[in-house]
Amino acid sequence: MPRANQRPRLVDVAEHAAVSLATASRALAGREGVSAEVADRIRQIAHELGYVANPYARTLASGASSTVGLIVHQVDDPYFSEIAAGVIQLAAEQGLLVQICQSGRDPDYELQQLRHLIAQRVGIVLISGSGYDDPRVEAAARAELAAFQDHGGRAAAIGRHALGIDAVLPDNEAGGVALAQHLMDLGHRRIAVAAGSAGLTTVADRLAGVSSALRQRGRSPADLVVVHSDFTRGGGRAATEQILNEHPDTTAIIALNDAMAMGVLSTLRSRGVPVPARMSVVGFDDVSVAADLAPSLTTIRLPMTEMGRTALTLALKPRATRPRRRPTGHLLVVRDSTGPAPKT
Amino acid sequence: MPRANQRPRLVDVAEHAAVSLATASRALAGREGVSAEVADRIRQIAHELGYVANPYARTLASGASSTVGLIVHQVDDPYFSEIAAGVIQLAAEQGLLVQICQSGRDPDYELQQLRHLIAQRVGIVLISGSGYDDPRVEAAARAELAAFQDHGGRAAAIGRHALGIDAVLPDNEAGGVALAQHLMDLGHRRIAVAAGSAGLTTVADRLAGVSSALRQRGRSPADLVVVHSDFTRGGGRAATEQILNEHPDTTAIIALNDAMAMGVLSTLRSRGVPVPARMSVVGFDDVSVAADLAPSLTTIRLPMTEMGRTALTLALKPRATRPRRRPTGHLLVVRDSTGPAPKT
DNA sequence: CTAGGGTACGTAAGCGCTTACGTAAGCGCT
DNA sequence: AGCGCTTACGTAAGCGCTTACGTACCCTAG
Repeated sequence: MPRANQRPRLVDVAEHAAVSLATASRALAGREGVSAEVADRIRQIAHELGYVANPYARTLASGASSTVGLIVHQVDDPYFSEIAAGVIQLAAEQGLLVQICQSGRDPDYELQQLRHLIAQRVGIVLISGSGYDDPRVEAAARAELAAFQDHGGRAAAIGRHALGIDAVLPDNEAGGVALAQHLMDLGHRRIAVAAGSAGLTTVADRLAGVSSALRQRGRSPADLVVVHSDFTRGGGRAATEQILNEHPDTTAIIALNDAMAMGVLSTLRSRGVPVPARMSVVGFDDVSVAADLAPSLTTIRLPMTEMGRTALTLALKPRATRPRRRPTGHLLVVRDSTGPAPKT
Repeated sequence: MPRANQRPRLVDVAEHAAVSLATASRALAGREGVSAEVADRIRQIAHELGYVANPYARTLASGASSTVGLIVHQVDDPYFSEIAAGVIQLAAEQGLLVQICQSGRDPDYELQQLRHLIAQRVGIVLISGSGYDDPRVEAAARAELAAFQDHGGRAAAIGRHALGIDAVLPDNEAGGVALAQHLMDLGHRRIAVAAGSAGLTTVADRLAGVSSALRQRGRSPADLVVVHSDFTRGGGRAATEQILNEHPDTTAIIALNDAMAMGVLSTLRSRGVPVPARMSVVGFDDVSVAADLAPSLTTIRLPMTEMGRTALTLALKPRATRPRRRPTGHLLVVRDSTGPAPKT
């Protein structure tokens, strides 16, 4: 008999069906050892009663949590919110719950969040955002994740490697190459890079691509102006100020993500520098607003939402002997923020 | 003795401290009935062992879940991601976990998500986004939330009323008034509204503000062109096409949120309509990209992140006899997308 | 000196599930 | 008939906590 005004429990279902607790549990879990008719009756009754298993009791008893913890740098950064959207979509389809944490781009805080998530006994950890150059932090995260997986947890990374877990990885270097080639094709010779924090592997990878493209065309990467700031609009603005002041002959700016590119565009506009007439600008990621900026942004498209889904898909599969790596496609999307280098 | 390679349990702490389970539990919960020295020793040992309570066991035993469920329309819509950022921030400070769900702006699916969250025994439900005009759906949600609160759950809404729960509410109508007045002050007489879905209370409220401002100035709201679409960039684009085609004499467009405003600006640009020279555009919300658009967007600022925090704060307080309502400030932010009405 | 009342702690009964193990019935086989 | 095997189910022991209740002790008042 369900208690007055309380959610029904498994015993209530079992009593209604006149079976034992164990049989009810088996039937609802779809495990075998229950005849088809009895199983159907139990499911039917559970449905009528509006029975939904208490996940706390279930997890405590079985030891297998069905919630996924997602770590992002900032939820209100479009790059991450699109990833989160993908994860949440697929999780909803699978009946999983997503717990989300922000690391605020701080490696130590991120580590703390990771530990917290694991201590909260989530079943799956998904970690997004760039890796850090700091070997201490990376090793600690790696160790934490290894222990977590050894206890039966599953983990996957989005856009970061070197964590010893499955990962979905965009080809940041190839993207950098594509951007630099595009600008060189347009005749640009004085190219500056508005880069995120120097300690991020994503920055290093994208930058490496740009440099290698220059080298391929017989140009010295040493000529490249690189200004480090951070992966935000504010960072893009700061970097642009510096580029404009210290390297006034620059004709193209490569922002290493779209957030920075937005800051770059905004500063150029307020400084009265026409884009792309006097300055070409490119970004990276193709967040959904990129197409609606003025001018619309030439950038590298990454399938963020799909990356989120893929990461969860990987984590849902049984662990492989060695970490899997799923590359993601990328695509140069040419829009209105790039044009031929101005004649001087 | 902690089991090899396993997380320590409360018994492990208790054994190390040579006290009973109950005492250890009391000490760590900071409840009384434990002498100061013993409590300190227990806390010390727990810390050394890296003990973190198993939330599943805790919740099962105490019946009080410490996870908060957040329902948004879309996480990758900046309005919602900024709210989510606020909620997640405060939750992290309070040691709470946030489970996030997307309703996809579908009232029925939203209701389903709400039920799911409650069935998952979250302790707090936060529901954001506009209410719906559909009384059936609203009543169902209201009933669900009432039952949830009667069982000890806490709930709060962000930007929607009529749910019988605490709410933080921007003054949508006053915002609409401010926008319309601003445009009339600039001499605009042919104003069109790019509105979200007709079934949303937010749309109705903001629209009511616009109409009432017209009335205050002795103008007939009947003259107002209102095009319904949806609260997305695509919706803004569609609405703009329609306005341009059917009402070519329009000199100002009020988009009822910033996402739509972005679509409006993008369409005007591709149609070659200069903003604000031939058309003024305003939005609503002041999402963080609004300042970086070209032209930068005149809009009503809502403190989304703070709204998220406030909602959680409300939910953390004990339930009041009647639902509380926290108004939020709003502010007309004038930027470059509005200017004097063109002389004809 | 004892009754009464705190204080500090221990004991044990759950919370609502899962699951290892036990058991009874039915089957085919020798 | 007796054996073993499978199938379908029940019994009960936890999972790791919280908390009502019990108990030993000390302090004070009468």
